[in-house]
Amino acid sequence: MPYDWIEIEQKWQKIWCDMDIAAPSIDSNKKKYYGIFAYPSPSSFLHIGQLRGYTLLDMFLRLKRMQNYNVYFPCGTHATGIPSYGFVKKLESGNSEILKNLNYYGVNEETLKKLHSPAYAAEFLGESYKKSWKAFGMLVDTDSYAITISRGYNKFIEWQFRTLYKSGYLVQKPHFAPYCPNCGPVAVDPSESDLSRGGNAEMMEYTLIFFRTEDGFILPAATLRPETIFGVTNLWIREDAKYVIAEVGSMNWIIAMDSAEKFINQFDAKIVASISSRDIQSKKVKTPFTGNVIAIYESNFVEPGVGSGVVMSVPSDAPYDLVAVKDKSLDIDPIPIIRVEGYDKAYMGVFNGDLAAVNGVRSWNIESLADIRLEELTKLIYKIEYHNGILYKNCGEYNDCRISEVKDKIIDRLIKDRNGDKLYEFDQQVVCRCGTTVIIKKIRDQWFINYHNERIKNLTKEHIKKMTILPDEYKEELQSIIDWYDDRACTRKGNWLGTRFPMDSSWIIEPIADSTLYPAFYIVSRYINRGMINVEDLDDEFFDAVFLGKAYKGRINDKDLVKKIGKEFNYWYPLDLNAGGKEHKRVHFPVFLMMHTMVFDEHKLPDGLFVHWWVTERGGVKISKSKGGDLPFVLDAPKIYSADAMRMFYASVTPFSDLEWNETDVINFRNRLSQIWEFITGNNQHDDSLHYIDQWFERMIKRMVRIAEQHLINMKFREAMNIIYYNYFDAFEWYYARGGNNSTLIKFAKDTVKKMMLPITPHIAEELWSLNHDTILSTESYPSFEYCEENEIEYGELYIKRIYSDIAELIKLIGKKIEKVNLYIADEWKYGLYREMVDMFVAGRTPKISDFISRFTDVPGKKAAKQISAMIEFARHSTPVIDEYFILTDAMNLLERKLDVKITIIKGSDGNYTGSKKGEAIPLRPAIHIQTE
RNA sequence: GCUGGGAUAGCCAAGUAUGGUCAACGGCGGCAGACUCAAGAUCUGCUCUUGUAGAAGUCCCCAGGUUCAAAUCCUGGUCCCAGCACCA
Repeated sequence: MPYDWIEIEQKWQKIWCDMDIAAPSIDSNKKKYYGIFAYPSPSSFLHIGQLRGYTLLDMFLRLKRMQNYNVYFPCGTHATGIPSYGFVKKLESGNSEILKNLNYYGVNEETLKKLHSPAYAAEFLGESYKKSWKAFGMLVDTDSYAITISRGYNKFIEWQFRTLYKSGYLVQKPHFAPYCPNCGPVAVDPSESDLSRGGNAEMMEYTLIFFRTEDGFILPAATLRPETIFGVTNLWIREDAKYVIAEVGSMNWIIAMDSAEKFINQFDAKIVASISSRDIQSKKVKTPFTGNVIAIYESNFVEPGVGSGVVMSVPSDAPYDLVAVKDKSLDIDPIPIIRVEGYDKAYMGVFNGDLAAVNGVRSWNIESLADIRLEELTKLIYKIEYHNGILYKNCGEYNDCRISEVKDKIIDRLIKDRNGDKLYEFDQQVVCRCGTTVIIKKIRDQWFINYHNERIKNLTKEHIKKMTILPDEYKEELQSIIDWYDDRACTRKGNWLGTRFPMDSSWIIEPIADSTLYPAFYIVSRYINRGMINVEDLDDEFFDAVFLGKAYKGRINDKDLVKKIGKEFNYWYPLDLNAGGKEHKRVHFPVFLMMHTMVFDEHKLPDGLFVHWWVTERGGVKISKSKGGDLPFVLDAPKIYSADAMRMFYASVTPFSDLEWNETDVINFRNRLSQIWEFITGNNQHDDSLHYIDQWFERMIKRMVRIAEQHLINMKFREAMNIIYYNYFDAFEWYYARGGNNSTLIKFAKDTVKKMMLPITPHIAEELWSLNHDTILSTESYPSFEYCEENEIEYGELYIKRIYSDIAELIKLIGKKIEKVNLYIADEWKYGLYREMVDMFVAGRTPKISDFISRFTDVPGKKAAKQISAMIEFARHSTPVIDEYFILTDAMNLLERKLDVKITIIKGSDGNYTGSKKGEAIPLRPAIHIQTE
C-alpha cells in the first residue's frame, strides 16, 4: 500500500496533541532538559525558511525525550515594538498574499476588521504560529505559550525592571536617537516600518571643531577628519547661504541656517540673529592646538545643510580644499602633516611622499570643483590614510602617531578642552511616514541597561566558558562581543507595543530589553493559561518568591500554589538550550546571558546556545516575509511534500550554513520515505535459518544506532540522516543479498530503525511502529547497546565488496566474453611477512621495502616492491587477517550471481596452485585471473 | 571599517581539527540500460583524461613554503557571504 502522508501525519499530530505528550511534568527520577527557541516576532505568517531552526531543535529534543530526559519545550511570540504594525500596514494596502493566506485560518469579516489593530494582529499571528509548529510535527507545549504584550508578561517585565533598578543596573544619560519633529522617535531600519524613505541610512559622527573669532564668536567646523586640524589653512563658508548666530549655553555659534534644526535638537541652540557671509569673511579665527590665526573664504562646494555649513580647509590632504584654493587663486601653501608608507607606486603616486591631495589632484588631472572624481579621490585618501597614515610633521605631541590609533584621542582632547563637540547626522535623507524629514535628537534622560558593567561582563564571560555552544567558534566570538558591549538604551517613546517603564510611564520598554528572561516566564505562563492564577495577583512579591526564593506573604491565598510554581522554576531552571538564528549572535544572545547574570545567581545561568542558519531562496536571497509568495505557504508545504520530507530537507546540510530552497530535493526525500515505507511494510517470507552474515548485520545495526545517536546529539543532522535513511538500508539489502533471512533478526532490524527515524521524521516512524506495537513511539526509549568496534566480520564484508568491484572493473576493461574467473589466495609465507609488518608498526617502526624484497621469490623485483608497499599500507592501518577462503566461499554464490560468471577459488596451499596471475596475490588481496573464451 | 565565516569537479555539497585508506561521501543535472500501457515513479551502470588486467596522468581560489607524502599544515594575495546597538 502506498504511503499516504497527508492523512497519516495529521492523524499523529492529533494523537500527540490529544495525549498531551508535550506537557511538562516534574519527575525527580528523571534528568530534566529545558529547551527553547528565540521566539519570533509576529510581523507576518511564518514562512518555511523559519521552520528550519524550530524543527532542528525539535529533532534534538525528541532525541532527548527518547534518551529518557524529562523535556520542557514551550513557545511564545515577541510582539513588542512595531512588527505587527507592518502587518497591518500591508493588510490595509490590500496585499493579496496576506489576504489569500488569511483564508487558511477561516477569517470572517468581523475578525478581518479587528485585524486593523496591531495588538490584535499580533495575537492572531501568534495563534497561526502555533498551528505552523504543530503542522511540522513539533512536540511543543503550547499550554505555556506567552506573547509579550499580554498583561501577565507586562507584570513580569515590570518586575524585571524594578529589580534592575533596585540593583543599580539602570542608568540615565543623554543619547542621540532618530526623531521625527512631527511624530516623535522613529526606528531607522531596512524594513522601513516607520519610514517612507532612508531605511538604510547610517548615523555619521562628525567632530565639531571650535574656531574662535576675536570678537567672541565660535565657528564650529564639522569634519570627519579631526586629525587634519594641524594642516588647516583657512575656513570655508558659502557666499549665497544664510548664516545665523545661535546661542548654545553661553556661547555664540555661527552656523548655516540650513543646518540649524540639528543644532536646535542636539545642542538646544537658540537662533538669535542672522549674519551675512560678508561679515563672517571679515573675521579671523584662531585654530585650536596650533594657535594659528587664519582667514575665512567662501567657496561654492560648501553644502550649507551638511554639518554646520562651516568647513575647515586642509589643502594638503583634502582634494576639495586644494582645488578651491586654486580656484580662488588664494596665496595659501598646503601644510604637510601626513605620511603614508608602502603605497609609493600604487594609486598613480597619490601617496608618494606627503601632500596626498596635491599629488592626487595633479596626477588625476583634476582642475574643477565640479569634477566628480574629487569625491572618489577624497574617499581613497581617507581610507588609505586612516589605516596607513602617520602624523609626522607639524602635529606637536601627535607626531609619529598612527592615525587609526590617535584619532579618538584627538577628539577626546578637543572636547575636554572645550574646543570641540560631536554632531550626528544621517548619510542620506531619512523621511518619516508622515513626510517629515527625520533628524537626530539628543535625548537628555534616556534610560540604559548597564551592560558596560565590568563585573557583569566578567561573570558572564566566565560562565560562557562552561557552556555548551554550537557552533564551536561562536564560543570564542562571544567573549569579544561581550567585551565590545556598551550600555544599551532600553526605553523609547512613541507608538509601540510593549510594557510601560515602571519608573516613568511616559516610556515604553524597548524590544531587545524585554526579551531576555522569558524562559523563566514560560513556567508561570502555563499557570496563567490554565486559569490557575489570576494575572492581577502577579506582583513583585510573587515574582520575588517564585524566581528569587523569597518568602511569600502576598495577596494570593493559596500559598502552596506559589510554592509549587517556585519549585517548578527551580526544577526547570537553568535553561539547557536556547536555539536562535545567526542574527541573534550580536544582540539577543549576549544580552540574554548578561541579563541572567544581573538577575539570577550563578546556578540559574543558561547552559547552552545553538546558533543556526536559515533557508534562503535560490541564489542565496534572504527570504523576506513580504516576498514569501515565491515559496510554498507554510501550511501547504506539509501537504505537498509531507512534513517529514521537509524536516529531512532542513536537516540535509549543516545547521551552520544557509540552505537554498530546492523543491527537487524535498520531493526526493519524500520518495525516499515512500521507498522505506514499502521496504518495511513489504511482507517477504523469512524463516529461522541462521547464516554467517547474521552476526555481521547485527553488529552493523548496533554500531549504526550508536553513531546516529552521537551525530544527533552534536546537531550533526546530515550525518545522522545518512546513516538512518541510507546506510542502514544499504546494510539491510546487503544482508538479503548475502542470503540472510532470519525472521527474528529482521524484525529487530526494522523495529530498531523505526526508533532511529523518530527524531527526524516522527510521523512515518510513529505509523510504522504502530503497525506492530500498541505503544506510542514518541515516548519509547532510544535503543542502547554495548558499543562494538569494527572487527574481522566487518572487514570480511568490505573485502567481498572490494573483490566484487575489482572483478567488475576488470571485466569491463577486457570487454570480451568471460569464460570463468579464478581467485588465488596468497601463499602462507606472505601472511608470515604481513604479520611481521604489523608487528613492526605496533612496535612503532615503519617497515621498509628493502627489509622484505630478498624474501620475495615468486615475482620479479619491480613487481615485488609494489606488492610489498601495498602490504605495508594494509599493515599501517592494521587491517585484520581474515579467513579469505571461508569468506570467499560463503560469498561465492552472490558474486557469481551478480557478475554472471563462474568463479573458482584456489588456496595458496593447494597443490594445483598454477596460473599466470597467481604470484600477484598478497594477503587480503587475492589475484584475479579472468579467462576469456 | 569592525567581527566572524567561506572559496572543493556542470551545479549543490562532504572531507580540512588528528597530512597518507582522496580521483575526493552524498545529492541534482546528464548519458545508457532494466521494468516493457503509462508514470513528477523505481532499479542498475557510467559521468576529469588515458587505458583489453585491478593502473597511470592531471586535479580541491592564486602564488610560495614545510614534508618521504598536502584538498588538509605554514606564509602572502585575490574574491565572496553574514552580523554590526535602541532593529527584531
